[in-house]
Amino acid sequence: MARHETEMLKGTLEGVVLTALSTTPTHGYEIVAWLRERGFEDVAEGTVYALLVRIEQRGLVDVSRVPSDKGPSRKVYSVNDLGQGYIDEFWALWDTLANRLAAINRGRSR
Amino acid sequence: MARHETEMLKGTLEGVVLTALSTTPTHGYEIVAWLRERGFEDVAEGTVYALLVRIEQRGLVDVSRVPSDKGPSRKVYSVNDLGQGYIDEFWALWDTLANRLAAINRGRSR
DNA sequence: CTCGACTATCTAGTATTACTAGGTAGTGAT
DNA sequence: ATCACTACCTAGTAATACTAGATAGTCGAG
Repeated sequence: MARHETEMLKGTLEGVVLTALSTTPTHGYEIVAWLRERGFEDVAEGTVYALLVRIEQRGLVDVSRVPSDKGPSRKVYSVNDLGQGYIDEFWALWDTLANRLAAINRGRSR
Repeated sequence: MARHETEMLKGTLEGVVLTALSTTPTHGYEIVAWLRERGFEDVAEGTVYALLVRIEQRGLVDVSRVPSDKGPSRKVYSVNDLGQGYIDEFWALWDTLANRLAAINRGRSR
């Protein structure tokens, strides 16, 4: 991935993944597929798994093991109340940042 | 600053500062003030100076020393062709990311 | 039966960027 | 002389995404 894109992604991927999980609790492998469908084609698998460990350790999600008939057992994540609070905060922050950037973009010389 | 905000800022601050410099070449101290006026109240001075060193080393800006009548001499940065290319790329990337996020935000359960 | 493809998770080490928490210096007013 | 403001710079830390793998289960092709 382009270096810029990778840096720009920092701090947003967590909010995006939590938002996905809040709609439909699911597991890492599925999340990677979900991300790829939404334009995040180059997000590394390792990044997602590390992120899931992080949000679990922070207590933003609940976890359960679910057997799969196609491979190793799945670790299904669902967002709890703390996680939902984080999601709301995330989108408020994103909104603020996006508005600031939009204002600067409008003002730039082209 | 909130940890989230700090992470979300990564990768965008460079584009924002370069965009500012492309409109009006200026020096670090002024850029900090310019950022504060546009909502980036908590960006640390040290962050901006480090960023300026970085973009200079990458050859995105040209630099000249200008004496000040109020303090030490100023280091004035202006964006060159390479830097302008970076800016265009930056805003294209930002646009893509913002659109992806907007789509996800529209779809989330509230 | 073995090999590859797909499903599924995890880890160690690296790069980048913003932060904290200072230091250094010039100018002018009290 | 000390303080405020202007102006620049640095060393060390934290957070997050990356590369580049390892590990394992299931199933179909050969």
